[in-house]
Amino acid sequence: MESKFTPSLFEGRIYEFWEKKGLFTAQIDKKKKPFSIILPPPNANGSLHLGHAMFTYEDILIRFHKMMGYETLWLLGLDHAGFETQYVFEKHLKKLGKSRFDYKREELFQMILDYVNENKKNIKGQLRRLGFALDWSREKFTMDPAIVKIVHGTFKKLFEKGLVYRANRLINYCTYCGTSLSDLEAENVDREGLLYFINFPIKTGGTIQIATTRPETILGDVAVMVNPKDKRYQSLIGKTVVLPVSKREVPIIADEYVDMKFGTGAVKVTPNHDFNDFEIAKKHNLSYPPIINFAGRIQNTNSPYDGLKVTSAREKILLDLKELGLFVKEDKHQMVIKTCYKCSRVLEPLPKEQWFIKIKPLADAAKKLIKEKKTVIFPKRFEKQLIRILDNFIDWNISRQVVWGIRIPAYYCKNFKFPYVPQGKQISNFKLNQNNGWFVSAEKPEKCLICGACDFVQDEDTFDTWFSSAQWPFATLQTESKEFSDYFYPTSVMETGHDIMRAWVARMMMIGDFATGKQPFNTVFLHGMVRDGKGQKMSKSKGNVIDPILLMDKYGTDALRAALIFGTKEGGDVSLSEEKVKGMRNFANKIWNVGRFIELNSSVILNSFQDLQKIPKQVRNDKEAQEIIKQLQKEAKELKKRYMINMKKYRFSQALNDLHEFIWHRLADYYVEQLKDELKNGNMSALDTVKSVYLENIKMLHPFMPYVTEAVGQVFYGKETSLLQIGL
RNA sequence: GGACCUGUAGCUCAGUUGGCUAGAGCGUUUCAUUGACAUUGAAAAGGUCACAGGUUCAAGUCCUGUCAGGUCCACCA
Repeated sequence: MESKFTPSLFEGRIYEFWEKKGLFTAQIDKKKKPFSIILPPPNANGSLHLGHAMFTYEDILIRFHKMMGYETLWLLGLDHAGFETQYVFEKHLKKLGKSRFDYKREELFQMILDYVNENKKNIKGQLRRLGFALDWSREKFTMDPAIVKIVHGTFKKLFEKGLVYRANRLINYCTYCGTSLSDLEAENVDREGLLYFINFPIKTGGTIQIATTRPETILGDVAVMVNPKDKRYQSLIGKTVVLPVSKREVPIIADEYVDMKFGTGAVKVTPNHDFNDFEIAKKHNLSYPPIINFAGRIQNTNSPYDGLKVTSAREKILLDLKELGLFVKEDKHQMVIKTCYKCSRVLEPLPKEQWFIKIKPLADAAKKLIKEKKTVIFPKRFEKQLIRILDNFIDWNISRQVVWGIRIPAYYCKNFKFPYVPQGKQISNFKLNQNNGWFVSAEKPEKCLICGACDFVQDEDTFDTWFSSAQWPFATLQTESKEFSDYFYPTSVMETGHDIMRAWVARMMMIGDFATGKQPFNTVFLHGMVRDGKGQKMSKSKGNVIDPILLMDKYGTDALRAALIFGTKEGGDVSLSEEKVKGMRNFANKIWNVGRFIELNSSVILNSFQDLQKIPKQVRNDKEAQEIIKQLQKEAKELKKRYMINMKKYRFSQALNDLHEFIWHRLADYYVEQLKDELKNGNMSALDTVKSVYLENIKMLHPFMPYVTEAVGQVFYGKETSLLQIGL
């Protein structure tokens, strides 16, 4: 054994050794209890970051359970990450002086697919680098035909149960990225904006002053609204206002919704470009066509404003209002703006027909899983949060106008006219009138399922990526044999960051329960975020992002893994500094050297057996030494007991801290030092005890630091043996 | 505005049903060391556990309030 542990000399070889022995490949073994984890699928477009390194928790769980005699499956897959990937790819196109509009749908799709396939190799290599015990024989991808088929099937089932509907609603639309976003993808940004005060002329004389942040939407107004209790305006209710600039006449209406204290207490109503106004207008039966299109330009106004971008239309309108003498003033105003989480541009609320999932019944079922303890949440404090999330979930817009995704298997009948009287058998299942001529079919149908004759058209849109992600636990397993799927589903643990509880965990529970009638996982274990050495959030703009690959190159995988776990609270954030990783590298070396010391002394003894005359005498085979040996055995036994409790209660950090403390400061610094003379002089009982305690320790440590423990394990157990086989 | 979390050594953090002189890693100081390891060892300094009350034989730990920081959600034109 070398005097130092050099990770690079072992890591590649050992990982290959594990793979070759098939230690990561799951089998159906009815004699064993199953233990399964589905890896949260990394985006196929990127490379590894520290968030992925946190999946070390899953590796710990897998290795621990394998060593405890479970049949384990850690299933990996990659996510096509629809909108995100297309965004990244479009940036790449831009560098080449191209845009998505230069290609046909199929071409663009193929180009992105090639790009993604290249990236997949990269990220897979990095997952191996982390030492993860993933079952490489069952790799999945969200765009695999078998997965797509299941995703389509789920959509069809939701449609047939009336849990998916098509509706014309306001959606958050990014006019730059060209797609709608769900409420979860819209980022709220605090900004100082301007609140404009404008006089609206009343037809019968006089004016009413309103306040607005978006004067350009005057072009699409349908009313001016006041609070019915507002004494200032009561006499004006029912009168007619002549909209400035557009000259259209609209009524003054009353609704409790208006806050008398804000602005002037009078507000204009623009149904198609504001979420609240949309609801109000519907309530009051007022409508007007949208005056902003999906390119973010003014339309339908028959005015010189048509074709202008929203921002320039606003400038022009303000100038015109000033000229008309209707502009009063502008005040600074702190406001919240919804922006695109990818490109950071302001989102435009626009009306669009989209597919929505009715969440309420699904959320109730998911809540039931928690209440009935079919799914247990660790750490416990996140349970409350998850229930709150489920309570407040609004209907989910799953349509995306991006090419890179799973195409929605919905078709429109060209002959459909409302109301529709179904004729023939095959259509009786569809609630045709509610769905305005749309039907859903998992496979592309031969002929129209509604009229049986027409040249139906397929929806151009693709699913929100999270719609397929929400199905990941059962969709991945269902592409395997039924026996295999039944053996490992429901999965044992879902381990992921608490930041995606809403976007992912909640949705998996809802859709998983709906599709399979069972919880997708028995336990949820949530980890925190990785912060920098000062506890600051890592971000590109701050320049404090740490690359896990560099850390592994420098200090080894074990050091990085241990640094992420050591000294943290479960579910809490972890502050990671290079010094901490270095400290754990030193720990790996300490482990190695304790082994080296034992090995050196064992061979001294073995050699001396060959010449019986030279067997070293015991220097201190007295009560004192025996006492120390006994004490060591006792302490080691207590450690193992605490370890088992901690591991079963998901207190991994505590387990690692205990092992660190024991191996370094008790075993190495104290016991080995106390027994040094005995060990060097052939006291077999001292050597046996130290050796067995040490081997027990490296087995316990193996889930955390697999490489150094396996490297040293092979010195004692032989080159063909893995600690994973020896077990705990 | 609502919910949740955090405030313990110079820094980053543990402290598991309340219980011996409050701990770790890194950093600092002193000393040691040519045979497991300098990626080392021995020792030391350093904390009114944010603040104020309360419960208790006993509070870093439980309760109330205050202050400070953070996260998520909602949101008024």
